[in-house]
Amino acid sequence: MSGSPDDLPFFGDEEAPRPTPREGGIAARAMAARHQAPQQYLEGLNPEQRQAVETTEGPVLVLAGAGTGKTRVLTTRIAHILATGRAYPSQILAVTFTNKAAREMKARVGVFVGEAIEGMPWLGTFHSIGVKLLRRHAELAGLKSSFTILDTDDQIRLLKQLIQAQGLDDKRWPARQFAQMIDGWKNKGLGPSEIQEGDARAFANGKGRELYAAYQERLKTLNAVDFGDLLLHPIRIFRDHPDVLREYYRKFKYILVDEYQDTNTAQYMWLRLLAQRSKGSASSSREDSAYINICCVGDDDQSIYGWRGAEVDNILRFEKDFPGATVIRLERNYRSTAHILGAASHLIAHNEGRLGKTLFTDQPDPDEPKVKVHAAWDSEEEARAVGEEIEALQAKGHALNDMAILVRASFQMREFEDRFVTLGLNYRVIGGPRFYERQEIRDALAYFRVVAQNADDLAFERIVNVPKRGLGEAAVRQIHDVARIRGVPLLQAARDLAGTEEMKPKPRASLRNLVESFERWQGLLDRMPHTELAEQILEESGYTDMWKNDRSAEAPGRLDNLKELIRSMEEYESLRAFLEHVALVMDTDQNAALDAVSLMTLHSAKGLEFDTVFLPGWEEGLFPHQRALDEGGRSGLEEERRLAYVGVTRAKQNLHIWFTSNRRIYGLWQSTLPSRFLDELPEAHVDVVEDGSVYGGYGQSYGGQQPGRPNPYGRSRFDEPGEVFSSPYSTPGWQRAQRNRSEATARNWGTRSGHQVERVGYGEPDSGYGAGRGSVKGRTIEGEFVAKSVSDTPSAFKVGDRVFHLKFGNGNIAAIDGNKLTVDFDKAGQKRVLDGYVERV
DNA sequence: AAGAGGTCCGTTTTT
DNA sequence: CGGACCTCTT
Repeated sequence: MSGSPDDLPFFGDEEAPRPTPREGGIAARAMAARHQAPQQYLEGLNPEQRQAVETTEGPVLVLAGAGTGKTRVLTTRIAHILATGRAYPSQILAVTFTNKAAREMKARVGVFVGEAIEGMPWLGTFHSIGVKLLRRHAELAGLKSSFTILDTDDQIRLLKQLIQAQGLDDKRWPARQFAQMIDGWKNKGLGPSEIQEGDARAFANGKGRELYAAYQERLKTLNAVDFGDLLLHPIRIFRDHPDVLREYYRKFKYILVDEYQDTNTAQYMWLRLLAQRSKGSASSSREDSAYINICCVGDDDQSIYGWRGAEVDNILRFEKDFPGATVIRLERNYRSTAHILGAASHLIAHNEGRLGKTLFTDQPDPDEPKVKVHAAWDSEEEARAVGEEIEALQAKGHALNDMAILVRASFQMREFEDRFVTLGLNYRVIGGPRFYERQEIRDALAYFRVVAQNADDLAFERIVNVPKRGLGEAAVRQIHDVARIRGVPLLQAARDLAGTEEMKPKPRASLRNLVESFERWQGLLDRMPHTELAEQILEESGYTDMWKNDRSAEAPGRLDNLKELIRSMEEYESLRAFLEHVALVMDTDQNAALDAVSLMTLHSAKGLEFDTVFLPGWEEGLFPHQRALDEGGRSGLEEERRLAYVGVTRAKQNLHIWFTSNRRIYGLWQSTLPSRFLDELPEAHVDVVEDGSVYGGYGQSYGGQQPGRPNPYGRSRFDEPGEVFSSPYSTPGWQRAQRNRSEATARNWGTRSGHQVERVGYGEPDSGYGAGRGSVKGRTIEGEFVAKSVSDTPSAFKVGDRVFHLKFGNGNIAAIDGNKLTVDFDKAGQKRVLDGYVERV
């Protein structure tokens, strides 16, 4: 085979087909279990699930709708393959996207097969399997198998250096942006020489390709890879070394892929290489079949990651890619009520280009509540009303753990958090900044990385002057120069430099001290428990002291995190093992013991379920998001709709959808229109709720009316009731939404922009909400329109003008700032609004 | 080497 | 508006 440096027994001892499995091995136990209780694991599966489990041969696509038992099918299928002796655990390749999914699958396969999961060495994420492959064959990619894995942060710092080294202005050409471009290319499986000419020119005056190549070159020198490389390198290796690929043909008898709709082009290529037998290169035993036994499980209706490279097309194309494939639809839903399923199906049916599934349930219960659509005045009221509903449910004995609020954008969370803090309601935020991304954790890890792998220049650079030890910019540059000239890692260069007169005495002493420390720690690496060593490193480097001496509010928390870091290292065998884990696994488990409402984005909700789900913010511009519309056009809208579908199908019993009439965006109040998705819900399954007694509704007074809750709402915005609408569908906002659907209203665009021509012209995303609606090229059109309208109306308003606002009523202009007006409304108080939303009276 | 002040920007997120 | 990031200052 490949002749990798660490020639580990590549194919396990159960590799070669043998008449009987090793005694006591997993397969043996599984087979024994099968004899005792014949195919017990198949019981309880419905016919489609069972077919998906038992159709082991040839390509299979399982279209698994939300809540149809997808994971169960996957794990049972593995169990079935093992139990029937079709393959040994090491001959099954099972890939997932997230570590969480991989963990869950391991756990559930373990139930069937016994504890010894190490028998499934090829069950993991695309990336973790990529690492495994690459460590074996590193030299074929010009790397050593000890390569380090860079995270996004390292990647950006590296790119920034390269951009500057090219003499480019790194403000004009941000490294972050270039990192995204590189990610995009790598998602498509493209190396520097393969990218499109246009793409190559799009960055840094045509230097895109050159920079990309320089970056790859630099990574090679650093013996490092980024996440994209974990897929790309194996693809290259498979392509360029048919002998290596052949080993894997022989090895993997069954391939299983989870969440196939989320695969990007590179992942597709990777799978394809492993799954498709080119003529003549296949192993003799299966030469006649064109494809290996590949089973992809996914749901085209839940493809919500197009923006980060996922190709829904992969799943849509499956039958063409794998002729003769068996396609199995799982449509029997075990999660949600008939009303929720009805709503979800009707909504998603508005998408074109889907494979088509309709979820159904066997057990409709006449008492089930319909999906509820609520209207709120603004986001504050929305949060307040949702909070009350949650408290009411809690009072009825529902656990907070069974409830979730799913938002489109994370800024929406704030209002809910504020509200829950006031109410004293437990909540947990899922997603957001993660443990391993915190500054102190990354600093500590950088120390460990240098100790474990002293050529890790990026890590060295990160902490060379943290804590401050007088090694500023000048010193670092000096080290860099030496390293470059002599072609050695920074640590080595530092060691050399510390022994010369080239540096001023003070930094020199400091540098020598640091270098000696690293040498000392390296010497201890194999001599003491790694957790102790880690502690010692943080102590002796002065890192812990740095935070102890920091009197800022967050310092104690950071020290706690460092302790937590050390604690979490205990589970690993060695420092190296721990670092490998951290590089790939960025998530940490939440405190499951606490009973709390979950708060997260719709994206992070995929795969979860809750009895009660709240979906706030169903307004045009927010959901569907304006940017998805502007940049993604029709397919952008469809992805938003799939996101809505994902949200709806998270609910088991109760689903509450909310929209507000006003939302504050970038500090400005803006009128909002109900989301078009609301119109796409079937009336038969939806109740439009008028909870006027709970919240103000449209123009209703709500000052201190709530029993047992003394003035919880602050000021009353209205002194007298205004018009009360019978349902949100008859509100002005709703009606306006209907109008807007068919016609692009020039009124909105034309009058709201005032004096902001240059901002709009420069592409300022002021077009965000309300503008450009219904137009794929909103921004451009708006820009043209604005340019005209401004010359026509040099100044539309002046301070003191009496104006009318569709939502806030009458008021007087108190101040003008460009197109932003501060208006004292008679009833609604002082608000800042865009001039396009008011008219003079 | 911290802090004031200025500028820019503003979905979604894994590995 | 508010956060992140950067620069220039003391």
